[in-house]
Amino acid sequence: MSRCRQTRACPPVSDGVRRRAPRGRGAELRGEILQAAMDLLAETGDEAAVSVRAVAQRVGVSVPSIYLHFADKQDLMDAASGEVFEALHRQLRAAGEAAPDPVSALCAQGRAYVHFALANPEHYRVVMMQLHDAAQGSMTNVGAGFQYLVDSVAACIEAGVFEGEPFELALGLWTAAHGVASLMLAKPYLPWPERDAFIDRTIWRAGVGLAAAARLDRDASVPHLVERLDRLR
Amino acid sequence: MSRCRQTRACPPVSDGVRRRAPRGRGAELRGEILQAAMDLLAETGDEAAVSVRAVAQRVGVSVPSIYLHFADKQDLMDAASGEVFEALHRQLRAAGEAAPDPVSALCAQGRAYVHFALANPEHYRVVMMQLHDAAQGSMTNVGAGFQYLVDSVAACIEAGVFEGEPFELALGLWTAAHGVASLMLAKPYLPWPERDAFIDRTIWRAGVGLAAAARLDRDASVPHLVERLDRLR
DNA sequence: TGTACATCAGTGAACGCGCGTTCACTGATGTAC
DNA sequence: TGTACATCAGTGAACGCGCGTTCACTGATGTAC
Repeated sequence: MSRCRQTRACPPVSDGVRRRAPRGRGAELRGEILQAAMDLLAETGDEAAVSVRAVAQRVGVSVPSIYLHFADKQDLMDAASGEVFEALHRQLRAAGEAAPDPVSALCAQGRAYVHFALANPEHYRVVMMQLHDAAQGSMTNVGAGFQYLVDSVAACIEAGVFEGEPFELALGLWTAAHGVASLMLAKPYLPWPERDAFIDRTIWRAGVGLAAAARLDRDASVPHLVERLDRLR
Repeated sequence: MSRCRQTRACPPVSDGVRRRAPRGRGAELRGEILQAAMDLLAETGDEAAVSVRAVAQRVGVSVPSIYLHFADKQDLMDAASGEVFEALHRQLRAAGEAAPDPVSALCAQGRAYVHFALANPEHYRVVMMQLHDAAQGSMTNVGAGFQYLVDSVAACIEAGVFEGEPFELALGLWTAAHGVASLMLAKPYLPWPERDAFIDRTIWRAGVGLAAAARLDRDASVPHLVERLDRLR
């Protein structure tokens, strides 16, 4: 007698028949569900493909079981977002801590950010390219990783490279990294220059822009501006 | 006898009863359908709200009528995207042509781009923040407006401000403007600085970054880098 | 040691919904004879 | 001038689908007595 009497496809149970969790270990399924949602997102590259049914089928569990561990679908997606933010944060830290000086650290973070986005397009899309009104939770998520960026910017101010408010400068760098990442994701068919070099250039230019703009008179005429810029050589 | 016998809500006919188009003018409905789709997008701020049913109801026409003018829903959405690209292109031209010099023209375009995005969030989202595999049509759309940007960049090279490949530089500026626009749209609850000033600063920094990075030695040590940058004052 | 029972982990089947799309049809109008 | 007919613009009703969610249930297992 099969345990699967559904009309539609039988859930593909990865390693034999799924065992019911022992008494106090029901919460372990939560982790499996979350992982399945993340995997579906990554594999299909399409948020719409992550339905409660698809997640349940991938875990090898019935649909209502999802609701034993998540209040509703949004709750599951929010948890997935949290995972993505954490993974991104880890990558930024790893990149920043390996660098020899504050400027390199900032550039390394920028590159790591964009590479994370391109390596996990649908994960990135869900957390960064969609409107989130769940302001509270989302800001907390952003907070941890963003604070690390703000600290790195502060180190560059300390080193005399940047001038101004660390928070505002960090926001500027974030928009730059997000810009190249999200446009590459949204328009992959554009004739982009060689990927890694372009990302590297873009991050470098953003940093230089922040540093140089603070030292330049905006009201200068174009010839005057060129004269100033040429002093950099 | 009412012409509306549906169980659900009667289509709200804006100006009295909708008249059937006279003989050779059936194509006029196409424009109305397109406009309704654009309006729904703008008003609901949610692409999911733009269903074939909702569009038909807003125009005051039956659902199958949509299919007399568009092959399927995607065809309708593609046409809407085309409209958005055209509107954006017009704004960029208007901003660029009013400026007194090439640098101002570029900054004005950048600001106009971001302001367009913030003023038409859902229109912008549909054309710029979603994956488009309809590569051919989409590239043609992008082409017209982007070429104008490339020309403006070329004018700045002519003036001695930028150095390098106009296309690559324009792409860099686009990612910068897109970055600030799309991140503001995706994360409106972040403690953004005063809006217009921040946009203006971001665009200026991106341009300065492009100009300055071409003149700077990337391999310089941090103190050396600071010494160079300080020459700008 | 045995047993009644509460708890826990999970299930099967159904709910109503809105979606894109299609089919056979209606009725007005211009045109050929 | 009259009339049959082709064409055009548009409709009503239904199709099957997948979705999120809920309800009443099952059956294993630890625990109190």
